[in-house]
Amino acid sequence: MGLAKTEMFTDEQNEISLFAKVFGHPARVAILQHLFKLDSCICGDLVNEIGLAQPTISQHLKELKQLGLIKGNVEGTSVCYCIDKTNWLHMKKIMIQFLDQDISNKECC
Amino acid sequence: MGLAKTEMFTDEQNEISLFAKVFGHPARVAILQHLFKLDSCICGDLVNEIGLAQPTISQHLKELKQLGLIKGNVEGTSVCYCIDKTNWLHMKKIMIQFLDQDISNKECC
DNA sequence: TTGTTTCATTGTAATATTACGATTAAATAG
DNA sequence: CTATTTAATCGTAATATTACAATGAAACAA
Repeated sequence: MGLAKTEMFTDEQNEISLFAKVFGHPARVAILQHLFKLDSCICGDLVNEIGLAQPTISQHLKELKQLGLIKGNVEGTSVCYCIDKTNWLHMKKIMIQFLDQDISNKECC
Repeated sequence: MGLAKTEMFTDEQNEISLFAKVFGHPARVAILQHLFKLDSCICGDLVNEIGLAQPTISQHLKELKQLGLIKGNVEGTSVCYCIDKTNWLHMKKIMIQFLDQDISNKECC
Protein backbone atom coordinates (compact mmCIF):
# COMPACT_ATOMS: atom_id res chain seq x y z
CA MET A 1 0.00 0.00 0.00
CA GLY A 2 2.93 2.36 0.53
CA LEU A 3 0.78 4.20 3.04
CA ALA A 4 1.78 4.45 6.69
CA LYS A 5 -1.05 3.98 9.19
CA THR A 6 -0.27 7.15 11.11
CA GLU A 7 -3.48 7.04 13.16
CA MET A 8 -2.21 4.14 15.26
CA PHE A 9 0.90 5.99 16.43
CA THR A 10 1.52 8.86 18.82
CA ASP A 11 1.98 12.41 17.58
CA GLU A 12 5.58 12.19 18.73
CA GLN A 13 6.24 9.01 16.76
CA ASN A 14 4.70 10.53 13.66
CA GLU A 15 6.66 13.75 14.05
CA ILE A 16 9.96 11.91 14.47
CA SER A 17 9.29 9.81 11.40
CA LEU A 18 8.37 12.85 9.32
CA PHE A 19 11.60 14.62 10.22
CA ALA A 20 13.61 11.47 9.64
CA LYS A 21 11.94 10.85 6.31
CA VAL A 22 13.08 14.20 4.96
CA PHE A 23 16.66 13.30 5.89
CA GLY A 24 16.19 9.94 4.20
CA HIS A 25 17.59 11.10 0.87
CA PRO A 26 21.27 11.99 0.37
CA ALA A 27 20.41 14.97 -1.86
CA ARG A 28 18.46 16.62 0.96
CA VAL A 29 21.28 15.89 3.40
CA ALA A 30 23.71 17.47 0.93
CA ILE A 31 21.48 20.53 0.46
CA LEU A 32 21.27 21.09 4.20
CA GLN A 33 25.00 20.61 4.72
CA HIS A 34 25.64 23.11 1.93
CA LEU A 35 23.30 25.66 3.51
CA PHE A 36 25.09 25.22 6.82
CA LYS A 37 28.54 25.51 5.27
CA LEU A 38 27.96 28.77 3.42
CA ASP A 39 28.01 32.05 5.27
CA SER A 40 25.69 33.58 2.73
CA CYS A 41 22.55 32.18 1.19
CA ILE A 42 22.84 30.12 -1.91
CA CYS A 43 20.42 30.13 -4.79
CA GLY A 44 20.50 28.09 -7.96
CA ASP A 45 24.09 26.98 -7.53
CA LEU A 46 22.75 24.00 -5.60
CA VAL A 47 22.01 22.55 -9.02
CA ASN A 48 25.70 22.86 -9.91
CA GLU A 49 26.96 21.80 -6.50
CA ILE A 50 24.83 18.65 -6.44
CA GLY A 51 24.65 16.78 -9.72
CA LEU A 52 20.88 16.56 -10.08
CA ALA A 53 18.60 18.33 -12.55
CA GLN A 54 16.98 21.63 -11.63
CA PRO A 55 13.43 20.29 -11.22
CA THR A 56 14.75 17.55 -8.96
CA ILE A 57 16.57 20.01 -6.69
CA SER A 58 13.51 22.23 -6.66
CA GLN A 59 11.41 19.28 -5.58
CA HIS A 60 13.78 18.42 -2.71
CA LEU A 61 13.85 22.07 -1.62
CA LYS A 62 10.07 22.06 -1.55
CA GLU A 63 9.99 19.12 0.85
CA LEU A 64 12.50 20.76 3.16
CA LYS A 65 10.45 23.95 3.03
CA GLN A 66 7.17 22.17 3.73
CA LEU A 67 8.64 20.76 6.93
CA GLY A 68 9.82 24.25 7.83
CA LEU A 69 13.51 23.39 7.99
CA ILE A 70 14.50 25.95 5.35
CA LYS A 71 13.20 29.32 4.18
CA GLY A 72 13.28 30.77 0.69
CA ASN A 73 13.47 34.41 -0.26
CA VAL A 74 13.08 35.78 -3.80
CA GLU A 75 15.95 38.05 -4.88
CA GLY A 76 15.44 39.24 -8.39
CA THR A 77 15.28 36.26 -10.69
CA SER A 78 16.92 33.94 -8.19
CA VAL A 79 15.83 32.55 -4.85
CA CYS A 80 17.87 32.61 -1.67
CA TYR A 81 17.52 29.66 0.68
CA CYS A 82 18.67 29.24 4.23
CA ILE A 83 18.12 27.18 7.36
CA ASP A 84 15.13 28.20 9.48
CA LYS A 85 16.91 28.54 12.79
CA THR A 86 13.89 28.25 15.11
CA ASN A 87 12.39 25.23 13.41
CA TRP A 88 15.75 23.50 13.07
CA LEU A 89 16.34 23.80 16.81
CA HIS A 90 12.88 22.39 17.52
CA MET A 91 13.50 19.46 15.21
CA LYS A 92 16.95 18.92 16.71
CA LYS A 93 15.51 18.73 20.21
CA ILE A 94 12.95 16.12 19.22
CA MET A 95 15.37 14.00 17.25
CA ILE A 96 18.15 14.08 19.83
CA GLN A 97 15.66 13.14 22.53
CA PHE A 98 14.79 10.08 20.45
CA LEU A 99 18.41 9.18 19.68
CA ASP A 100 19.57 9.76 23.24
CA GLN A 101 17.36 7.26 25.03
CA ASP A 102 19.01 5.53 27.94
CA ILE A 103 20.69 2.42 26.63
CA SER A 104 22.40 1.11 29.76
CA ASN A 105 21.83 -2.56 30.65
CA LYS A 106 19.28 -2.99 27.91
CA GLU A 107 21.24 -5.47 25.82
CA CYS A 108 20.33 -9.10 26.37
CA CYS A 109 20.82 -11.09 23.15
CA MET B 1 12.48 6.61 -10.86
CA GLY B 2 12.28 6.10 -7.09
CA LEU B 3 16.01 5.39 -7.12
CA ALA B 4 18.44 7.67 -5.30
CA LYS B 5 21.65 8.42 -7.20
CA THR B 6 23.92 7.49 -4.32
CA GLU B 7 27.09 7.60 -6.39
CA MET B 8 27.02 11.38 -6.56
CA PHE B 9 27.03 11.84 -2.78
CA THR B 10 29.63 11.32 -0.08
CA ASP B 11 29.74 8.18 2.05
CA GLU B 12 28.73 10.31 5.00
CA GLN B 13 25.69 11.74 3.22
CA ASN B 14 24.60 8.27 2.16
CA GLU B 15 25.09 6.87 5.64
CA ILE B 16 23.07 9.65 7.25
CA SER B 17 20.24 9.17 4.77
CA LEU B 18 20.19 5.40 5.32
CA PHE B 19 19.90 5.80 9.08
CA ALA B 20 17.28 8.51 8.68
CA LYS B 21 15.29 6.43 6.24
CA VAL B 22 14.88 3.62 8.74
CA PHE B 23 13.47 6.12 11.24
CA GLY B 24 11.17 7.44 8.52
CA HIS B 25 8.27 5.18 9.50
CA PRO B 26 6.34 5.58 12.77
CA ALA B 27 6.12 1.82 13.27
CA ARG B 28 9.90 1.51 13.38
CA VAL B 29 10.11 4.47 15.75
CA ALA B 30 7.53 2.78 17.96
CA ILE B 31 9.39 -0.53 17.87
CA LEU B 32 12.65 1.12 18.92
CA GLN B 33 10.99 3.12 21.70
CA HIS B 34 9.41 -0.08 22.98
CA LEU B 35 12.76 -1.89 22.96
CA PHE B 36 14.28 0.99 24.89
CA LYS B 37 11.45 1.15 27.39
CA LEU B 38 11.54 -2.50 28.42
CA ASP B 39 14.21 -3.68 30.80
CA SER B 40 14.03 -7.16 29.38
CA CYS B 41 13.93 -8.36 25.83
CA ILE B 42 10.66 -8.37 23.99
CA CYS B 43 9.46 -11.05 21.65
CA GLY B 44 6.27 -11.28 19.66
CA ASP B 45 4.29 -8.89 21.79
CA LEU B 46 5.30 -6.10 19.43
CA VAL B 47 2.43 -7.24 17.24
CA ASN B 48 0.00 -6.63 20.10
CA GLU B 49 1.72 -3.45 21.25
CA ILE B 50 1.66 -1.89 17.79
CA GLY B 51 -1.48 -2.46 15.78
CA LEU B 52 0.02 -3.88 12.61
CA ALA B 53 -0.16 -7.42 11.24
CA GLN B 54 2.56 -9.90 12.14
CA PRO B 55 4.22 -10.00 8.69
CA THR B 56 4.35 -6.21 8.66
CA ILE B 57 6.09 -6.05 12.03
CA SER B 58 8.46 -8.78 10.91
CA GLN B 59 9.31 -6.77 7.83
CA HIS B 60 10.05 -3.63 9.88
CA LEU B 61 12.18 -5.65 12.30
CA LYS B 62 14.16 -6.99 9.36
CA GLU B 63 15.00 -3.49 8.17
CA LEU B 64 16.14 -2.44 11.63
CA LYS B 65 18.24 -5.59 11.84
CA GLN B 66 19.80 -5.09 8.41
CA LEU B 67 21.04 -1.68 9.51
CA GLY B 68 22.43 -3.28 12.65
CA LEU B 69 20.37 -1.22 15.09
CA ILE B 70 18.74 -4.26 16.71
CA LYS B 71 19.72 -7.86 17.35
CA GLY B 72 17.49 -10.93 17.43
CA ASN B 73 17.95 -14.06 19.46
CA VAL B 74 15.87 -17.21 19.13
CA GLU B 75 14.43 -18.47 22.43
CA GLY B 76 12.35 -21.55 21.92
CA THR B 77 9.51 -20.73 19.57
CA SER B 78 9.82 -17.02 20.14
CA VAL B 79 12.49 -14.49 19.21
CA CYS B 80 13.97 -11.92 21.55
CA TYR B 81 14.92 -8.57 20.08
CA CYS B 82 16.96 -5.79 21.60
CA ILE B 83 18.92 -2.68 20.70
CA ASP B 84 22.47 -3.29 19.46
CA LYS B 85 24.29 -0.99 21.84
CA THR B 86 27.51 -0.52 19.87
CA ASN B 87 25.85 0.15 16.55
CA TRP B 88 23.27 2.44 18.11
CA LEU B 89 25.98 4.59 19.63
CA HIS B 90 27.79 4.77 16.30
CA MET B 91 24.60 5.83 14.54
CA LYS B 92 23.84 8.34 17.27
CA LYS B 93 27.24 9.96 16.90
CA ILE B 94 26.81 10.38 13.14
CA MET B 95 23.25 11.68 13.36
CA ILE B 96 23.90 14.12 16.19
CA GLN B 97 26.94 15.46 14.34
CA PHE B 98 24.64 16.19 11.42
CA LEU B 99 21.89 17.71 13.54
CA ASP B 100 24.29 19.76 15.63
CA GLN B 101 25.90 21.82 12.89
CA ASP B 102 26.73 25.37 13.87
CA ILE B 103 23.71 27.48 13.08
CA SER B 104 24.80 30.91 14.37
CA ASN B 105 24.43 33.88 12.02
CA LYS B 106 23.48 31.68 9.12
CA GLU B 107 19.96 32.97 8.72
CA CYS B 108 19.51 35.59 6.02
CA CYS B 109 16.02 35.39 4.55
C1' DT C 1 4.11 -39.08 15.78
C1' DT C 2 0.64 -34.97 15.51
C1' DG C 3 -0.73 -30.51 17.01
C1' DT C 4 0.49 -25.87 18.47
C1' DT C 5 2.92 -21.74 18.78
C1' DT C 6 5.87 -18.24 17.00
C1' DC C 7 8.03 -15.90 13.62
C1' DA C 8 10.01 -15.51 8.74
C1' DT C 9 9.15 -15.55 3.90
C1' DT C 10 6.57 -15.23 -0.38
C1' DG C 11 3.56 -12.95 -3.36
C1' DT C 12 0.99 -9.08 -4.48
C1' DA C 13 -1.95 -4.82 -4.52
C1' DA C 14 -1.99 0.00 -3.37
C1' DT C 15 0.52 3.92 -2.78
C1' DA C 16 4.80 6.87 -2.48
C1' DT C 17 9.18 8.48 -4.11
C1' DT C 18 12.61 9.87 -7.36
C1' DA C 19 14.17 11.96 -11.44
C1' DC C 20 13.76 14.74 -15.40
C1' DG C 21 11.92 16.81 -19.95
C1' DA C 22 8.77 20.24 -21.05
C1' DT C 23 6.57 24.14 -19.79
C1' DT C 24 5.23 28.16 -17.10
C1' DA C 25 5.88 32.29 -14.28
C1' DA C 26 8.26 36.16 -12.64
C1' DA C 27 11.89 39.39 -12.61
C1' DT C 28 15.35 41.84 -15.16
C1' DA C 29 17.98 43.60 -19.28
C1' DG C 30 18.10 45.50 -23.58
C1' DC D 1 7.95 45.85 -26.13
C1' DT D 2 11.19 41.43 -26.63
C1' DA D 3 14.78 38.56 -24.95
C1' DT D 4 17.03 36.30 -21.09
C1' DT D 5 17.58 34.25 -16.69
C1' DT D 6 16.04 31.68 -12.77
C1' DA D 7 13.24 28.71 -10.45
C1' DA D 8 8.58 26.51 -9.83
C1' DT D 9 5.22 23.35 -11.67
C1' DC D 10 3.29 19.68 -14.61
C1' DG D 11 3.35 15.21 -16.43
C1' DT D 12 5.18 10.82 -16.40
C1' DA D 13 8.25 6.65 -16.26
C1' DA D 14 10.91 3.79 -13.22
C1' DT D 15 11.48 2.15 -8.83
C1' DA D 16 10.59 1.75 -3.74
C1' DT D 17 7.67 1.21 0.22
C1' DT D 18 3.90 -0.43 2.92
C1' DA D 19 0.65 -3.76 4.37
C1' DC D 20 -1.21 -8.22 4.69
C1' DA D 21 -3.09 -13.00 3.36
C1' DA D 22 -1.11 -17.27 2.62
C1' DT D 23 2.39 -20.24 3.44
C1' DG D 24 6.63 -22.22 5.38
C1' DA D 25 9.93 -23.43 9.01
C1' DA D 26 11.50 -24.33 13.54
C1' DA D 27 10.89 -25.38 18.32
C1' DC D 28 8.11 -27.44 21.65
C1' DA D 29 4.13 -30.17 23.85
C1' DA D 30 1.36 -34.08 24.18
